[in-house]
Amino acid sequence: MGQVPKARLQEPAERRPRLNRDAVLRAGVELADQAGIDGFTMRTLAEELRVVPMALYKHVANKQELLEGMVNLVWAEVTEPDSARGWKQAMRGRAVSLWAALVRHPWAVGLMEAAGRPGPESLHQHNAMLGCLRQSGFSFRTTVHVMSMLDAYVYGFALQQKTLSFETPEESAEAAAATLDAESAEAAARYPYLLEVVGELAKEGYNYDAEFAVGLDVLLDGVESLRGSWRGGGAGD
Amino acid sequence: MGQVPKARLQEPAERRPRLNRDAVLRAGVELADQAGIDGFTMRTLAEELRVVPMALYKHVANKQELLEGMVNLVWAEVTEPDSARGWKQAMRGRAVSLWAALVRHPWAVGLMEAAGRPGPESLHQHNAMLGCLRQSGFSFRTTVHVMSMLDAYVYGFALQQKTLSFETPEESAEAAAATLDAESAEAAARYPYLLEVVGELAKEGYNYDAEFAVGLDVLLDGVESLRGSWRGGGAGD
DNA sequence: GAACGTAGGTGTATGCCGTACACTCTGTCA
DNA sequence: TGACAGAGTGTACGGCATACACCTACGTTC
Repeated sequence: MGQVPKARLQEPAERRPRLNRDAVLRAGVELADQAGIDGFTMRTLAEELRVVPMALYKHVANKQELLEGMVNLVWAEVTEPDSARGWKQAMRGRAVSLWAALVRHPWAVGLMEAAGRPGPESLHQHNAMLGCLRQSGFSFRTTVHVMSMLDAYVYGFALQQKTLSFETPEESAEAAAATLDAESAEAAARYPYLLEVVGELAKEGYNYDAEFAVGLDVLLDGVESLRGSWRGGGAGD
Repeated sequence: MGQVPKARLQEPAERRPRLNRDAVLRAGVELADQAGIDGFTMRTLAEELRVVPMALYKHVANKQELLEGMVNLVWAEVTEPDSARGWKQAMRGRAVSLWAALVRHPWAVGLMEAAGRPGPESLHQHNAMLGCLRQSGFSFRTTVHVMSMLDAYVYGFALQQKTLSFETPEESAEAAAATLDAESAEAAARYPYLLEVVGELAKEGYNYDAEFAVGLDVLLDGVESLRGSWRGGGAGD
């Protein structure tokens, strides 16, 4: 038999492969996606991995560090800006990619920019974005403006969407209507414009993709003129 | 002596006025402002009010409902759009007011749009905003676009600011530099553009007010042309 | 001014959370 | 074969939100 332990032959299907840090992080992301951040505890994650809670601490220092590792995985899903297509398309692509990642992992909103040191993927991403803008001729100041406003919009939109998100637009409208109905007829008089929106949205539906794009394009067009004024004004980099 | 109980005369200074829901909510806001959302527990709040934890449950149903009540107080601090000054100034004023409230109460970011039913102040605010835009001639669709993009930007900017916020810009730059220094010389080669920003910001400082205004004005100018195209295009309300 | 009902406040206890510490087990290499 | 290291375990602790039963003080009513 040599070095092969008996157990391996006796119960081959039962054996759970050994954990490692990466497996823990990936399972963490999956659990948080499914159960939400509230349902995500060291205990539930351990159970998912068919392991006792304390086993996780062999691979991560504590829950905070685990979350940071998970956030890093989310950042890794974001594509960096592709300078080859010009700054506008590059910024647009990155914003959409970041937004999509945040929609896939809503629990990460508020954690990505949150406490603790930014992870390596986050640093890499931000460096790439700054580099793309600087090389496209943006002044230092304008580059900071652009990154600030673009990221703010993406985070904020994802934040709104996270809370308003239901499976279908109809469901969303229903929920809103229910809220208003709670105070019933009185509400109709008090919040007429809100009711109009709920009603219209219920009929026409609401498309997050399209809505996100409207604001994003407004910002990008605005950036274009910002850029022009800075270059034209002789205040270039 | 009449109906006055003896105790009142014996220890007049010792007596704590009876709690009520409003006092609990206000104390909650104050505690969350000072201790952050992590330091905010039913126990610490009860201690602050010199009361046993369970006493709070006579005034709020549970912690979730307590937080919703606190968020409602924050919404009440936001000034509604002042239509008299035109839609642009009205929207600008409201955005700044909302942002300021979120900076005063960082814990509220992510809670304002979060789970649970929106509170009465939130409904009132959103109704007022919609009303201002509709009465200014915006089409239904455009009104939704505008509110969506403006709020997203405000929330997102507040979210970023919350995590980057240090007492001084110098401190902020220091912290960022420390992060990069952790991996030291290697980092310099890996994140050159990031280092440039950290360095420049350390010298020139960073003004959140001004930075917020740049993005906000880009959005508002963009809205103006959005509005024009919709009205001009015959697709008005 | 005495009795009483009720709302405000208390004490105790439960179950979940993160995680410290000391252990056992298992696979690897000498 | 024996020893070592690193993976996984068991037990335990303090802090959390909060259920439930209790007590107390106050305004009301006669």
